[in-house]
Amino acid sequence: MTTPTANHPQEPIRVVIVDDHPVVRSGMHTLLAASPCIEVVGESSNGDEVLTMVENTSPDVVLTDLRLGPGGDGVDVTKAVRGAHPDVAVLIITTFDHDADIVRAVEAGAAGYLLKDALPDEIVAAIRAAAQGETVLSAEQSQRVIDTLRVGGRPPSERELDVLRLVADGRSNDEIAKALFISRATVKTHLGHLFDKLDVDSRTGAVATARRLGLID
Amino acid sequence: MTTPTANHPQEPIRVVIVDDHPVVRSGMHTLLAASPCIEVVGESSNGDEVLTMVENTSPDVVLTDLRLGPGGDGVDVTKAVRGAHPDVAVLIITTFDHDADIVRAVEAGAAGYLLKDALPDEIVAAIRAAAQGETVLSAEQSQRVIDTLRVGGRPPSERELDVLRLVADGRSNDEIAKALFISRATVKTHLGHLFDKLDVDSRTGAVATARRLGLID
DNA sequence: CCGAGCATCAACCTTTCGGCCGATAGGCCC
DNA sequence: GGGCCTATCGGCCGAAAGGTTGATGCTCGG
Repeated sequence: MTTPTANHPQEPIRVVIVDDHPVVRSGMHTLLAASPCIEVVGESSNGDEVLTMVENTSPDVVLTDLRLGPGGDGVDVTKAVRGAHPDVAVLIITTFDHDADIVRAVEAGAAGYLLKDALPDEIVAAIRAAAQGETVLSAEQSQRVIDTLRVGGRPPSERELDVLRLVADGRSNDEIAKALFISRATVKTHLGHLFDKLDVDSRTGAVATARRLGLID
Repeated sequence: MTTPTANHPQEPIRVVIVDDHPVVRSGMHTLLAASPCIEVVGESSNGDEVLTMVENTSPDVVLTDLRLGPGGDGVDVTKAVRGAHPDVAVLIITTFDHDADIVRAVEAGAAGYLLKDALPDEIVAAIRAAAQGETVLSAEQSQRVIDTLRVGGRPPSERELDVLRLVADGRSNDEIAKALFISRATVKTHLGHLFDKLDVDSRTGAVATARRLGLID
């Protein structure tokens, strides 16, 4: 439903592409170039130069990978762009639909996100929707966001995640205690709280659930 | 062994691209088209039609994603192509360098593999090397293959992996026993053998190591 | 100021896990 | 046939993990 009440072929949607993979950048560029209603006005391989590029090219939509190399991810790009230019829509591209950062990106003002294996038509449709200020989230994707937000009601604390990451690495409580300079008792307390928040009852279960929600890895 | 004693710019390397992501396919095509020494003679979104395409287009190199959609992965493509046309080199593209299937692909006759975030020059260089019958494995990549082969000396049995997958899912030994219709004791035996093979001493450690080696997930 | 949440620790108890000792049975290879 | 590996099972035991209760000090917001 692109509500084509006012088509402006003479005013294509201006798009900036941000992705650290040359292959993806090139492919996205080629695919979008095939759409007359879209004009790619910039490409960036990292998040640092995006703001400058936005100011130089005045895009309608910034299409950014969620995972970039060093120097910021898609969430940072979203915050920076939306903070300085609230009229520019940000669309997230990601390889996985199980990534907790997607929630952070949406909270930071992203219009939605796309999977990298999306069909060209879907990508174009999403860009058009985003350019019109609409939000783009598929049913399955929305469900995941809701799932994560459910846990978001009781998000594990940073310290608890420290413990969880070491658990996921296969360390014992004793090793974790030494690594974090705390006592075994504290490790157990953190783990107990994690079990409550993640609704599990074992360390392996906590790792599995946290990984599913994208809290670790 | 195409004995490249003579360079033939008038005979570009014929390449077939196999990837289930339209974006990647398009990007790879565009990048390779920029190289005069390479000609893309075919594109496929899945592994099923590759053999027909190879027979129709007679490529020198098949560039295939490791993970394709339903209907076979890069390993299957490698086996099929190398089995029917041993003179056609197969190059694997993958997103992650920690994927046990890479080893299987190399064993199946792949000339090597590339990461999706490789630079265009690296990709072209790898294709040229593969077309000349060379093997393409970076130092880091080779190390991983060796690491995995080290475990390959004592590969976990299929049944042990069944147990391991459930452990990674957070199940207890009791739950695993019920799920696999075996007794707790057997689950413990399998796990003990896994600990030996993976050189760990806990279930979480086994999951961490197996994940690192690409044995699960 | 006081409650809520967090991080830290301790003692106690139950359950699970992991290590070690066995055993039986089937398949495969030399 | 005799190893070798795998899959299956049992019991025993110490160690680790998990559950419960309770405590202290900190920060933050109403």
